[in-house]
Amino acid sequence: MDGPKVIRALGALAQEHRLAAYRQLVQAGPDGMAAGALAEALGVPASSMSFHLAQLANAGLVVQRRQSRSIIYSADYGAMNALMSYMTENCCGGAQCSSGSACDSTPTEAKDAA
Amino acid sequence: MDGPKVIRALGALAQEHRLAAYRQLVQAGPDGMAAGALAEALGVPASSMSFHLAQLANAGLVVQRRQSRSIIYSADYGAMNALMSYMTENCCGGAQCSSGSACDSTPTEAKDAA
DNA sequence: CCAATGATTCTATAATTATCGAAATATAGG
DNA sequence: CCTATATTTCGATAATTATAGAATCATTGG
Repeated sequence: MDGPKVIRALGALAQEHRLAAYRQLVQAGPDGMAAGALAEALGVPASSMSFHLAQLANAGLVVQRRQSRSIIYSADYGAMNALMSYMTENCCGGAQCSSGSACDSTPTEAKDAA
Repeated sequence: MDGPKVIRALGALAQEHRLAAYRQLVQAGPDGMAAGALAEALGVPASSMSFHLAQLANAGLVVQRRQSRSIIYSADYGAMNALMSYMTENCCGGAQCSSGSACDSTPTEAKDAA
């Protein structure tokens, strides 16, 4: 995952409704959720939800598929893992690392930058 | 780390100059770097750099200390780990997880939310 | 083909964020 | 005390992002 893409991903998540939407999608799992269901769950107008979902999709964090009239969104775990890898590799910069939680230093490059 | 704080941290990192500054600080380690040195390293005017550093500080990602005339910034690894923990815990939502890289599921709460 | 449903795109507007020169503030040294 | 250095704050402006109603597009069922 390269710089610009990381910035887009971080920016996509750095917004109340989008972070909430993403969390909702993670919770929903592979089945995903329809745009309308998300809008209702978050209490956001459909057009606004669409705007936010487009940003998440543009950042590659979610994928969409049409199912009849609905468009189903689901979280792309690969993209999130790539983002986490980038952060992990760049939050300790070769130096020591606080060991406990995140920052477990995956070698150098994520194998899959979606 | 709570929602609003996560959003501020993500937003702080979701910008070219700030991500670059943070990376630079991580690389610099505990010694940190002076504001002016960062500005020069990134090729950004001092006042702009100050603006960005203020955002990183507001998000708790960096700390500052005065050393004579200079103000030295350094990365706060605790905050980054808290952010990573939040993401880790919320990118797999109790469901299964792709195992390999990030997402190694630290129990439930980070002990230190700076 | 027509009406109904689900979603996006358009459009306008508001709000936030970024940029950067100039002025102000703090520290050090002579 | 005065000057130089390091940084921040101010102020004005540009650019980006968010909001939401209205219009449009796609799909389904009768």
